[in-house]
Amino acid sequence: MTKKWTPQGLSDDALALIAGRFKALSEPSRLKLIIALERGERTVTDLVAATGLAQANVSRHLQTLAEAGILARRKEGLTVIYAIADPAIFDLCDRVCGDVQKRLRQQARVIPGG
Amino acid sequence: MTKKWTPQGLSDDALALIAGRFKALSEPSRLKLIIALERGERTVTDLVAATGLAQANVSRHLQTLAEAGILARRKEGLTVIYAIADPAIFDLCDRVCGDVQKRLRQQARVIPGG
DNA sequence: AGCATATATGACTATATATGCATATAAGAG
DNA sequence: CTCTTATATGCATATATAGTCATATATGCT
Repeated sequence: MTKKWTPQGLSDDALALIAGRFKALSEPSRLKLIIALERGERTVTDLVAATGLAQANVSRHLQTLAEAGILARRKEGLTVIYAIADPAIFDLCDRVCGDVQKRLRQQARVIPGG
Repeated sequence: MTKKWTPQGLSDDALALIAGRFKALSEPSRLKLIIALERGERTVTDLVAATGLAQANVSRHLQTLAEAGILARRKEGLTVIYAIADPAIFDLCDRVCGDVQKRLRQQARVIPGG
């Protein structure tokens, strides 16, 4: 055991994992992909069309999200089908979305002529 | 109006804001700072001691978190006091923390000799 | 085998950002 | 004004990562 604990009981490794999870959600392109998967599983080609991103780029982002445990990957013949691995991710996004809207309203109050 | 909408109704600007929020939480050092603030407001010096990070580094991370709306900043004489602006951030972290633990258990099953 | 389609990957560029060091700014004490 | 303390910031560097282009890999078809 080489674990080092913070005063609050989270090891550096655990913190890195949590941070990594957040990092996977920290790119607009990846959020687009997640949103495109909200109504069900999709092939890579579907996702390229849905997001307007380049195929290579989509492939990499999907890999990132799958490695983070956010997406599941299934191969069917020629195509690869991705799906949300844990729908709880949408609770996260909704929550952050609510916070962001709150913030936008505050800014609208500060800069009313926007 | 220059807004462009994704199929699901989130503008690129909105996506960027949500991604930015996640990005603020995507660094272990910043998570450490947030955790150190869980029991109440702290000065920068407190946070340097609590985290073991360099003072300049702490100062920058606090600025990042404050700009993201996660922390609040208050000046009192010589010292600057930071505090959690929205405690809902802990729900987020707890949720992700739970997901990570789930994942760790899965990995432990796959690599039992770890 | 040869050809077409779907996805992934290597190489590269551009950009972002975490960190450290030194120093600037701000505020109080003497 | 000088000195000290607390915090922020300019500069340099190292690393990470998003994006593009070309190509590799995998599968299916004829």
